Amino acid sequence: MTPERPASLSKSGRGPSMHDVAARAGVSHQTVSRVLNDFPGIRPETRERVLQAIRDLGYRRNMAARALATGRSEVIGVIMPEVPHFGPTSTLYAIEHAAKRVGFKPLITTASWEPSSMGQALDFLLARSVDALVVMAQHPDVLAAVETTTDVPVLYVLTGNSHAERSVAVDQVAGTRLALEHLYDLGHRRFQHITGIAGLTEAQLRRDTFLAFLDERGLERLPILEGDWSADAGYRAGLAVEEGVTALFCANDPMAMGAIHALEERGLTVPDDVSVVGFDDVPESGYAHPALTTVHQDFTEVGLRAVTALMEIINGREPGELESVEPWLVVRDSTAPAPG
Amino acid sequence: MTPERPASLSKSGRGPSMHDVAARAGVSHQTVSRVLNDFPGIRPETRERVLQAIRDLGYRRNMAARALATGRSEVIGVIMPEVPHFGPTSTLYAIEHAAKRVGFKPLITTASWEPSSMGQALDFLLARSVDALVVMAQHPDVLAAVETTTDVPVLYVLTGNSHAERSVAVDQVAGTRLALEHLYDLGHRRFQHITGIAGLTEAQLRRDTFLAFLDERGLERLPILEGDWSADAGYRAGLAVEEGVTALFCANDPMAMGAIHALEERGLTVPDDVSVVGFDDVPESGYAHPALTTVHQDFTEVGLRAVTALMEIINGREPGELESVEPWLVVRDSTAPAPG
DNA sequence: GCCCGCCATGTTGACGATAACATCGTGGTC
DNA sequence: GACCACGATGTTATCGTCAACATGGCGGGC
Repeated sequence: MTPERPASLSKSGRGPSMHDVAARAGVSHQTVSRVLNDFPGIRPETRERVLQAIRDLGYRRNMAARALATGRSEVIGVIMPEVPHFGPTSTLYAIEHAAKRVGFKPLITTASWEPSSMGQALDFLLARSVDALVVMAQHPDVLAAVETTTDVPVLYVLTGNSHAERSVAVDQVAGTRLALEHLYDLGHRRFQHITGIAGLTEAQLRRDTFLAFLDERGLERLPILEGDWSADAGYRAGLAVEEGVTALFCANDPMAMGAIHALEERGLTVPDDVSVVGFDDVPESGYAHPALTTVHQDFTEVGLRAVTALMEIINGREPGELESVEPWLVVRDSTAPAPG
Repeated sequence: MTPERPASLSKSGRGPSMHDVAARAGVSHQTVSRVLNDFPGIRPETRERVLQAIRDLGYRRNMAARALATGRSEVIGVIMPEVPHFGPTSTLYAIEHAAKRVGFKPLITTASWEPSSMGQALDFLLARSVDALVVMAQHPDVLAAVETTTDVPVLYVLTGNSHAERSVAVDQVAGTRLALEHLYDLGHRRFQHITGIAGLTEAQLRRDTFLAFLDERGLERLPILEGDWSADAGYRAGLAVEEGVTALFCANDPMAMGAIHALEERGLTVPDDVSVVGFDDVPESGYAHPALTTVHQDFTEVGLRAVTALMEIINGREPGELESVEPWLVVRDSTAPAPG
C-alpha cells in the first residue's frame, strides 16, 4: 500500500479575501490589513465594522500571500532524525510549545545525516521560506552542509556541547561524568559501556568521555559494547558484558533496561552484582526493575532556549550566550556499592 | 560545488527568482517554470541550460508564491495532542515518512481538545493553505468543531473505531478483547482496569469494552482505577489494586510498568499472584520485568493509511473503505494461569 | 511554393497580501 | 480666513509563481 501522488488538486472554492471583507465593511482592503496587523490609528468604529465582516464571512488570512509580500512565514523549520527517539521527540514538543507562544509553528521534516538527505530536507524547508531552522544535528557532518546553504538563522540542537556557537544542547560530558563519578564513588573499578549509534554526536561524546574517565582514573579499558539506542541492542550487549564487571554505563535508558534483563537472565543481580546507570531519565525509568539510576536531560529547557535564541536572531539581536543545559543525576535502585 | 550567489540579484536578502534564472539561461521565466514542473516539450538543450543556471545561482523555488498561484501547498496539517505519548508520536513519524514519499510534509501544531484551542490550531493550519488535515482526535468533541470549519479534506486518526467515516484507527475494542480473553482463558476471574485519561476516546473505548466484557462473562465489577497514561499514575493505581484481584488490564504499557512496580512493593509477584496486560507494545516492554504481555498497535500502518487516503481525497477520488487496523496480542511473561 | 499546424517558447494577467505613497477632511494657529 | 499638520483612509506597485493565451519558425502536404 503506497500512497500515490496527486495529479490534480481541485482549485475549488477559495475562501474570501481581504477584498471581500473590505467590500462588506465598506472600506478599502488596506484598512482590513491594518486592522489585522494591529496598526494604530484605526477608528474603533471602523475596526469593529471590519472585524464584524471578518466574522460574517469566516475570513482567514492567506499566509502564502503574506509570506510572499513580507518574505516571512512565522514558521520554524525543524529537521529531525528519522527515528523517533526520546530526546528529539521531547525536544520537538518543547519547541512546539515555546514557538506557539510567540506565534510560530514548526514545520517538520526528517532526514538522515547523509548529505543528500539533509540537502533535500533543507531545500524543502527553505523553499517554504521558513524564518529559522532548527537542526537536530546528531552527526557532526551535517554542520558544514547546512552552513553553506543558507543565510536563514540556524540553530543546532542536541549536539552535545561540541559546537558552542549557535547550538543548544545538554552537556554530554558533564552528564557522563556525573554517572561515572557516582559509580566510582560507590567503589566500582571495572566498567563497561554500551554505546548509542556509532558516529552520532551524543553517542560519541558519551563514549569518548567514558574512555577518558577510565584513563584518568587508571582503570582498565574493557571492550566497548556497541549499541544503537534500542532496548534490543541493550539486551544483546548485556549478554556480552564481561565477567567481573560491576559497573555498566548505558548510553540511554532503554538500553539499560535491555541490559538489566540480560544480566538477570545470566543469574546476575542488579545492583548487587552489577550497578547500571542509564541516560535520559525517561518517564518509565523510575518504575523499571530495579528503578533506574540515570542522567536526567531537560529537553524542555533545550527547546525553550532554542526558540528564545532564534527569536532574538530573527529580530536582529544577538542571542545571549548559549550555554549548555546542565544535566543531573537521578539516583535510584540500580546502583549500589561495589560488591566485595 | 558550492552555489554562487551573485550580489547583482540580491534584492534585500531575498534569493534569486525565476526571472534571475531565466535571464542567466537566456530564456523566459515561464520556460524555467516549465522545466521545474516537468512539462513536456522542452528542448533537452534548453532544459539543460536552465538547470545549469539554477545550479549556478543556487535558485530555490518560492513555495509561498507557488501556493498563492495554485492554491495548494503540498503540506499536510497535523493536529497533535499536547503531550507526547507513544501512539501519537509514532503515528506522526509514520505520517511524515509516508508523506515524504509523495512530496508532502507535515506542518505540526498541538492542541488540547477544548474548542478554543482546537479552533486556534485549525485557523493556523488553514491559513497556511494546507492541502489536507490530520486530526489526532483523542476526544469525541473535536469532530464537530472541525467539520463545520473547513472544506479541506480531514482525516481523523487514533479515534478507536468510533467514527467509521474518514477516520483511521486501531480497533480498540478488538485489542481490549484480545487482552481480556487471554486473561480469561488463563482462568482469571477477578479483573481490574487502570484507565487512560478520562474522556479521551481510546481510554473510553478500552474502559467500556472492559466493563462490557465483565458483564458478558458475569464477572464482578470491581472499582475502576483512574489513570492518565503515565507510569506514575500506574504506580499509584497499582497500590490501590484490590486484594484478590489476579488480572490487571492496563490501558497502556507505562502504566503497566508502574503498576507492576507497585504490586511488587506490596509483596505480590507478577505473574504468579497477579497477571498484568498492557497496551501499545512500546519497544521497551519486552525488557520490562517481567517482560510485558501487551496489545500491539501498528501505528506505522495507521500513518500510512492516513496519508494514502488523504491523497485519494485530494485527487478527488473516494478513498477505499477505511478499515480499522487490527491489533494483536503479544504474550510475554507478565501473564500466567490464575493461581489456585 | 503556399499555407497549415505544431512545437518550443514568450507575454500578460491573476493569486492575496503588504508597503509606500497619495488624498481628504478637520481643527488649531496666526 | 488661509495655511498647515495630522489622523484616517484610499490607491498603486510589488512579491514570485502558474495558467492561459500569443507568437514565431519550420517542415510537410498539396
